[in-house]
Amino acid sequence: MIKALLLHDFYKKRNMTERKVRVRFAPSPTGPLHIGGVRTALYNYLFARQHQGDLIFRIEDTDSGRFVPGAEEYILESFRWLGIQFDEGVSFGGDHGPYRQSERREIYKQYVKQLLDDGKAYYAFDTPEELDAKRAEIENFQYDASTRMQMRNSLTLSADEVQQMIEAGTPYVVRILIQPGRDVVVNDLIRGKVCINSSILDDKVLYKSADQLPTYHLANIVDDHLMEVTHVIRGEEWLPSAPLHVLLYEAFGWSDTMPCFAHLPLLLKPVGNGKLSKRDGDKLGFPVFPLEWHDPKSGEVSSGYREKGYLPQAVVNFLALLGWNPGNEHSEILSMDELIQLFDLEKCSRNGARFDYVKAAWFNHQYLLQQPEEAWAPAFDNILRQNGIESTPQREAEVVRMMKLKVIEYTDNEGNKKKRNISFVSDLWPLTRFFFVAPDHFDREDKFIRKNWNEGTASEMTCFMEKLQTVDDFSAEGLKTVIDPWVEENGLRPWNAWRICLVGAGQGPDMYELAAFLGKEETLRRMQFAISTLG
RNA sequence: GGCGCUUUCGUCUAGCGGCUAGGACACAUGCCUCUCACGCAUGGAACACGGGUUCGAUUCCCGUAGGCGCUACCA
Repeated sequence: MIKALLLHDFYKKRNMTERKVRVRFAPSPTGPLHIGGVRTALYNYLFARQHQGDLIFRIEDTDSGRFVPGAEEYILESFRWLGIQFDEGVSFGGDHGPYRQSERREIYKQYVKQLLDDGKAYYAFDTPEELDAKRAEIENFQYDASTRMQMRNSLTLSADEVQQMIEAGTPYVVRILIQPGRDVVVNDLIRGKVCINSSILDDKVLYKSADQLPTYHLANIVDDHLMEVTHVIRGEEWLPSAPLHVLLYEAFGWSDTMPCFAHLPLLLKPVGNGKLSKRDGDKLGFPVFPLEWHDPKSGEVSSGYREKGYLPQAVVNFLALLGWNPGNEHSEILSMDELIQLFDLEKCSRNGARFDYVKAAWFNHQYLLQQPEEAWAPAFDNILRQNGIESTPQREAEVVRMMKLKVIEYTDNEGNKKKRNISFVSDLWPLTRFFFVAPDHFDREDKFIRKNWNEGTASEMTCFMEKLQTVDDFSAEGLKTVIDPWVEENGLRPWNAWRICLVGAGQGPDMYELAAFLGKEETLRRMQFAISTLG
């Protein structure tokens, strides 16, 4: 135990003090960037910044069959929006390129050859059909020490035969030769010492015949080594293959500079079992991608945080706290700079985190309220346009100012009415309609109207209109100075009825503010309409 | 099935042998108030189970059960 701790410290220290911290985010361009990937990238970014290190953007496109056009650009655009900056890599330049694995074929070939020459790997000629047959024949078949001698590979074939087959262009893969019966230790910054016996590992394919490219495992190790990566921060799904990676570093003779590993817990579905998937977003009405994604093949559109009205700071803040926490003494509202300062891999939790989109909305609410009204105007303007309203930025900012602390009611997927803070600018329209459109009918069954409009109300409002006619300064302040004393004097409480006139319902901002916004003419017009309609 | 990781309020989590088990979201109530709210205050709510180790376990160890992941010529 003590030894393990010391070893742990040793690796950590070596990589933190003797070498410049270099980390990477290396997605495959197979589609839009999943929100879990965004968090992984964020943690890499925070770690790099905290240690004055470098963050590398590498594209792992060794599966030519799954390449999706536009995915790379989408990923880059996502990080631009989120404010996660890279120091080198695809589109950023740097001295360790090329950074796209499909452009590094020659490099990998050289290293595959090294492994082959050293007897650390071997050729295998088994066809997919033969492998399937074997899998059918042997339950839980695994290509390893117990089975490899029954297969067609350079361990069972003569050197001449192998030579001939290769020259004849027979398709082959290269497999790592795993020596069974030894414990492989992975030192993980989050999970401590993880120990696995090599006997359960299989002879993983390192080089594929299908597309003449290495597999992830080989490319990853070669690139991390060549790019001088010091810390590998990635999702937990890689933990089972980490021992293979350790063995590969060993096989290459790179154990001395092997990076530290940190395997992050996964993001889980908000409800039910399993990890967060694209479907959950569709089902529960929240995005699982940073940006809206238009699938080039199916034409399907997946919603994005940006388009839903989330602020990038809110997404970053929310995501940072999903699986990591700086402790009790800190507020949960943290800027990027604060996150960089506080981030600590060893404070990452080890268990999967359910994705709580209600809390995500709360974070957005917080950041939205921090913004000046003017910042809402462009998004709000869009909404008004969609509803056929022409306005001006000043008027919109004014509405936003008045509405900033209001809520909306929404219907969730089970059909329940729920209340929610204004979390998105787009939620504003149902609440602000009356600023721009006069009420054209009144719901007599409405509780608020029933309670606040009775026989005497019409004449009271008529009287109130006469008083309003006399107000010269129709600003909120001007109205207040004239109306407040008048109301006091006559013992009136006209606000709720007045609200019905101007809004048509029991909602909205302060009445003086609203009246001032509408102006004297419109205010009186709406009152006249209400009086004649409700009687 | 095999292997690995994991288990504190509904959710995200703090806790690193001795605490009335803390915070945040959500929920409920109250205050505020010209409405809906915001804000503020208060409240309900958790150590999966069973064995050890120990004077003492939420905390350390071992089992059981649950959850998650991996088990491809995908990454």
